[in-house]
Amino acid sequence: MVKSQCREKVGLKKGPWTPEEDQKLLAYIEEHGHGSWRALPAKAGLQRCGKSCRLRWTNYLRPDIKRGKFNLQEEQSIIQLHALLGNRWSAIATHLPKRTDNEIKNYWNTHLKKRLDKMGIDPVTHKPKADSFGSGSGHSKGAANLSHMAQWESARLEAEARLVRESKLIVPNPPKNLLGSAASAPLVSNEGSTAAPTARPQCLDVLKAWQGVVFSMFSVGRSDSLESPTSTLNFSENALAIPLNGAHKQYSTTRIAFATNNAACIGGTTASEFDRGNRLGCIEKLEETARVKRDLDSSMGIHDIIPYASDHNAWFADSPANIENAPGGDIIGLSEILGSNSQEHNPFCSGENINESYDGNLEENRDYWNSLLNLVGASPTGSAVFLIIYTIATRIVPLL
DNA sequence: AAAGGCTCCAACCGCGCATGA
DNA sequence: CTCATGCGCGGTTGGAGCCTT
Repeated sequence: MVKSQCREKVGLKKGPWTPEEDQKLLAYIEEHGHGSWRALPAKAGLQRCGKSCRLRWTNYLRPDIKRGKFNLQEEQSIIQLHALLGNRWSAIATHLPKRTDNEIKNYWNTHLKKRLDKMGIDPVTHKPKADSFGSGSGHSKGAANLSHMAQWESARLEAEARLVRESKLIVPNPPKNLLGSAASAPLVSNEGSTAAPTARPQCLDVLKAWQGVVFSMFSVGRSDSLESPTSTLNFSENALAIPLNGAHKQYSTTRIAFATNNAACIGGTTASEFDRGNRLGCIEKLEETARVKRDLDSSMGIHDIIPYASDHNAWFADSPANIENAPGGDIIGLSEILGSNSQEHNPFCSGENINESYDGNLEENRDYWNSLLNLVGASPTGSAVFLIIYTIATRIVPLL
């Protein structure tokens, strides 16, 4: 085993950094980039090991770091991403602009984990501790498949993230609003330099993971459905055969078609395609996707299908009655499927009331899952896609 | 006011992976 | 193929500050 760098030399300083040390490190990196971390301390005149310098830079000094309290949306993102990715903090951090993996990890351990625990939800599995919510063989099977595919997608996500890091690719002026947030997580240049934030390619996002899960759930029962973590775009006819409430089938089918269209880029563009210089093509696909989405929005009213899809906070802010009464609000029996969206016990919407009111019943668990659903609403396209994924995964598939 | 407990988070440690000689 | 090296990741720790008794 390789010795820890910091243990090789005695006499190197440890512990908290002083402002003088910070200044030295900052000044050196701004002028020269970090280059080899191992060689940096000597060049910068620091009595620290390279590893310590790297940590200080990446977790504290980097200019593109946002510090301070996590907002509601960030909290929800962390929970959702943790449910999908587990303790892969670096992967989670790539989806939270300007937050470091260390900061997210700390926040999870000190706040969110405890909060979920108090809700009666296992912070590791993200399932209710008593598992009453997921009882029943059908649902368990669907959940197992979802979990299985999440693992595959997770692995793929990680590999693609690595590829992207290595490719150092930069997409100049990424098209805005295609996937919700053009100013997504920056990549810190491996070159060190001044580490100006660069745009992360939008095609490699957690949405792709959702898309992967969509595919997996639509392919439940197919022997080939779990073969490859890179499986994409093989939408089966099953996707359109899922029983939907008659009159609304057209809308829902169209919505799924949109998801498929979205997948054409999000899921269908692999990291290797990026590496083959297909980035512009990907952007074109995204633009096309955005155009199709706009068309759909204007012609059929996307928000009729997925109420408040573009305003994820409004999802919970509104009353169940309003959702029921919203035009098309009963599309695919959404309100029936999800149950009432009671806000009063929702810990994510009601601030700190979790400590006051939680008694471990199903209501809170449902709200928790609704919160997870809601989270993806941070991305207007992702919300709708995920909503359908989740609805099918948890409510429809078990009935098949 | 003081002591003890608790919370939070920056920093450290150990491990595994990638890469190059 | 093997080994040394560098780096990144996730888990853990230490201590400062806050809270409670």
